[in-house]
Amino acid sequence: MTDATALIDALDRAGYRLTEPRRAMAGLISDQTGHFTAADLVVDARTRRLGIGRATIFRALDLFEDLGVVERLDLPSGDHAYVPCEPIHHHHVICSSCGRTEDVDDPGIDAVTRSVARRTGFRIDSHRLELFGLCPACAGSVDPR
Amino acid sequence: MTDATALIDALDRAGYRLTEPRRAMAGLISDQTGHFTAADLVVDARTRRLGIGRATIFRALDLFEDLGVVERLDLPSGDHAYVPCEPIHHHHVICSSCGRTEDVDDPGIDAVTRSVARRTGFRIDSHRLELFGLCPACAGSVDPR
DNA sequence: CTTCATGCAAACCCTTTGCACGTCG
DNA sequence: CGACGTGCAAAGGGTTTGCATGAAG
Repeated sequence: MTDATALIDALDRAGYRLTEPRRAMAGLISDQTGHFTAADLVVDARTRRLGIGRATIFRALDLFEDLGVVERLDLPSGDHAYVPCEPIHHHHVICSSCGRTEDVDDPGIDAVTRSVARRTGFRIDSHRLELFGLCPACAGSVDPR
Repeated sequence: MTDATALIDALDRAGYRLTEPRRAMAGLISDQTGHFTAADLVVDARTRRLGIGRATIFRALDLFEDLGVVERLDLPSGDHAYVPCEPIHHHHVICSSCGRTEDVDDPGIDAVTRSVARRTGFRIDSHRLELFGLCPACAGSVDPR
């Protein structure tokens, strides 16, 4: 559950047209809890009879991803999922049970990349870190301690 | 360029049959430089007239992945690539230019996951870290300093 | 009005599956 | 010889594209 306004604003600021389908997409995305797939949105759109086609959904997701307000995750299963997020560099903690995600910054990861760079001679330009586990709620119901 | 024997041994140890197609796959994989896709292997197999079908290639990759001697990477492009590697937990440094990869262990990443766990309340079970950049050779030819 | 965005359906991957045949041990 | 593995072709699922129509600025 994020704010649809943030998504719409991002489009606006980047000079894209604020069309009805795009506003609807922003609404759909902001209603998602945790990560979601393109297929989820297709289903939701059709359930709500929004009249949005598959193609538009994929195109809008691409757009939001370019704008950095949505990020694509590669789940261990191989599926592609998306999460709404702030357009700054960060990482995600992903609940394997309910799919909830949380953004985290990375105070220590820079040290890791520097250390790897030193040891391998690579020039590290970017990195991806994804943390999988159970969110407090799911951990509580699974292992009640 | 890794060692085909390591791949074959892994199959053997796990009790899988050492068939001709699987030996050929081991050879194909060990001849790859850097990461490769299933499609790469399909092309190579057909170029060398090995008579190995697509299905077998996907099945063998799955198998090698289960055995931990090959790992699947999700490239920023969204493509799935594979790299041969040691069956222990580690991470990869990936050259964005030539695709060469190197395994690295992660002396500092544990601290990062612990810190994230503490801050978010998540129980972190696993993580994926991928580092992208330029290997020494490619960095040298691009930015000769 | 002109450009940009949409919907639809078809095209296009990549990957998996069903099944009869081959072969490893 | 019996279970396991293979090839083929077809099915499947997710994503992209072409094109005529429609809306945004």
